[in-house]
Amino acid sequence: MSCTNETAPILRAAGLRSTIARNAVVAALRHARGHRSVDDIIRRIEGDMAMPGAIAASTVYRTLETLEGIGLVGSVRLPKSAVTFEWVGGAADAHSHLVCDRCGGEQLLPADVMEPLMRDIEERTSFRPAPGHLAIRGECEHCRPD
Amino acid sequence: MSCTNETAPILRAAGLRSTIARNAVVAALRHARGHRSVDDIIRRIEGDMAMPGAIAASTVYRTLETLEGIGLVGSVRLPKSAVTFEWVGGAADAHSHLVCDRCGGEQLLPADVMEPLMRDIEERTSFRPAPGHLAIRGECEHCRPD
DNA sequence: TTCTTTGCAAATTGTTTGCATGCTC
DNA sequence: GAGCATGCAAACAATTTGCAAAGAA
Repeated sequence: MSCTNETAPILRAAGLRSTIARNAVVAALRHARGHRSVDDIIRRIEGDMAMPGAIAASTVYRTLETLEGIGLVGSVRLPKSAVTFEWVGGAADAHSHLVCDRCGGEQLLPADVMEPLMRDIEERTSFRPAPGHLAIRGECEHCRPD
Repeated sequence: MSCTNETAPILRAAGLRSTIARNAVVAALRHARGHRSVDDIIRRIEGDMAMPGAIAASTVYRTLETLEGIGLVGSVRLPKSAVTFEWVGGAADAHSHLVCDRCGGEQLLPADVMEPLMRDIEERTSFRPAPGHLAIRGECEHCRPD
């Protein structure tokens, strides 16, 4: 965990205590592109700190749950795999994911494509969709039958 | 499992053997509104047959996996819960779900609301979204902060 | 000092797998 | 009769939880 000076303010701003473990988790997620499993996060932290057993899995789960509750991270569960988490921060760069059922590949879907749908849903049903990080399953360009 | 005469043809048409277990699973799903966990399915089958231990969990998992592969059922994994399955049959009544992050409640979203988005995605990214059974998370009418 | 968070280990829960037996075609 | 499907129990894997010790405010 190199840049505590970068992550600590984020935690404090969210009203959370700034601890080594939390800073490490935030750093690991912020530097990631796309989704990370708890295992990925642990490995990354252990690598950064060059110290096996640097953080307990339960701590990572608890931290992520807390962060998700605040809206700083989002989670997605794909079939046949563990939950994965992603940093969504201020949701300024909210986006969704297109996940291929065949190859498992993942591509980003910019928020503005979803925008109209979200608004539509909220108007018609009073349900407020969470911004960002929705996973849409289907078949990617390379795997589709045609 | 009351109506084997209704489910058996479905299985046969799909090229599968018509067994008691499979008929029971298909029946349980077809009569359900919304998603069902494996546990739900088992309980329902046991209730219908008034016979505890009527079907093994592993059989249900295997059957659902088979059916999903053929496209007859769809699955969704939400955080904090087991996989859930839903009958999508011919996809004629495709639809998505709105799942509340707070109370866990689920409501249907008619296909025509999603329609434009799906088309939009396919046009802009060459990714073909699977019809139906998409779960959108957010906050329902009763749980939203306002 | 006081209240929170962490680590550890044990307990759950959800899902998969191996194999002998039973059932469908 | 041949081969796939099922049940059962054991193996796995992913999370969760309880509790005492360590850390942050």
